[in-house]
Amino acid sequence: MTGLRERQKADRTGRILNAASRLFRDQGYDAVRIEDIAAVAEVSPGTCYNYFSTKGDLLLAIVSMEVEEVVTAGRALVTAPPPDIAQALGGLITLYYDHSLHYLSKEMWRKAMALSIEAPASPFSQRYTELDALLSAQVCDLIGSLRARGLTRPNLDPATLGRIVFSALNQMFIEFVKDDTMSFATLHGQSASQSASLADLMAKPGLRP
Amino acid sequence: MTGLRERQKADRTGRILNAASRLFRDQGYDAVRIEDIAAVAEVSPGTCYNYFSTKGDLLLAIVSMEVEEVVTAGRALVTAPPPDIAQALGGLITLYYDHSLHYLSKEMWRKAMALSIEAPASPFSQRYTELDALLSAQVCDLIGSLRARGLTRPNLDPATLGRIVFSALNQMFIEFVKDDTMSFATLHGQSASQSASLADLMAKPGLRP
DNA sequence: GAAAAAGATTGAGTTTGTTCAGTTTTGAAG
DNA sequence: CTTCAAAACTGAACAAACTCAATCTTTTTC
Repeated sequence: MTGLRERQKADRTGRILNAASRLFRDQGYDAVRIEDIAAVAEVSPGTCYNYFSTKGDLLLAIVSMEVEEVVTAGRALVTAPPPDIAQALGGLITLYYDHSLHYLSKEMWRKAMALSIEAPASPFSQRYTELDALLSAQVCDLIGSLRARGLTRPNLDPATLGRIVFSALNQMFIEFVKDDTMSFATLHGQSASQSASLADLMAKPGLRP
Repeated sequence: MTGLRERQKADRTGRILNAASRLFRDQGYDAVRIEDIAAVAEVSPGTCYNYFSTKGDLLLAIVSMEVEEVVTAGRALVTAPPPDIAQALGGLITLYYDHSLHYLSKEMWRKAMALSIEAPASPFSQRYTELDALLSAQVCDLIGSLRARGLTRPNLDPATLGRIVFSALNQMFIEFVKDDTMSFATLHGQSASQSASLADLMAKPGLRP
């Protein structure tokens, strides 16, 4: 069964993740020192580095857990999409956005996105990139599903269009987290406008005047 | 006229930028210490901070100069676009991509993009974001120009579509710089595929079977 | 032209992420 | 139960970005 060593390992990992998660949210990523996390987790600074390669990788581990939840939530919507293209896209995008700031601050997102670009080879950076790919694939699936139901032009390529839609929603989210004064409402509004334009282009000719 | 103080200031700024630019490219951003840059620029480390708020901001100043050139080069193409949508988009995107790695390494791009997300308030980060907006506006202008010539559906919104196209090409470029093994050819291929799809959707109905 | 004010430069000092040699803990073997 | 090897923890030491009080240089004033 699970030996003591394994259990301690899991326990310590959990303590470090919890401590970091709370401290990052409360005090901000930069204000939190590894020493602080170690103290709350009742562990030495060195031990943090046995579990996470860098401070940034620890943040990416936390963010990745959140994104995993979003991926799970998205699956339900993709398997049973609304019959309108704009609604289907809008629904999925809204789901993504709404989940995003439930546990993570804008600052944490900024750092996480920055790290995934800056240090793409670190373990949890790779995980984060994988999850991004899953989200993108979900959008592709949704468009594929809509096409299969005859709701779109028959000759569009779901894989390519899905990536384009994902790029657009991702870029918008980046702009959202970059600007601390930008509201959720603004994000939704801009996104809805883009979704509408794309939905219009993808729509089966003849269904619209 | 220009006093001594002003001339010295300009001279020092130039020396620091040149030193940093060469060192970053030759040894990589992380391997270069502020002390090294200061030594080459014949200045003290503290002085570097009188001109640039952080090491990252210094990098963003260098990258911004490059992006400015790209914006300038793009203007010519937008004012006289090819008569085919896919060609017009492809041409502009190719121009952007080809310029990008002329003076800057992938590592420098990774760092610069990361910094523009992570520290959006720093002086040259704002400049970089402005330049990004200019590039995006250029794509909008191109689509507007194509629409004005009757090459697209008359009812599409150039501003929205332009942003979508820019998001897509930007996202692709991010993936390109994140992966050191990815070739220029792959980047071009993927981009061409997306351009073709979008051009197809934007095309005037009836011009294609 | 001298003196004072304003502006820049300097480099030693501080801070904090990260490393690693030494120690402790765990699990297996006799 | 004792012994041993492997794994994990520890915290003092290191490195490098950044700060700031003291110093020097340029400009202005009289």
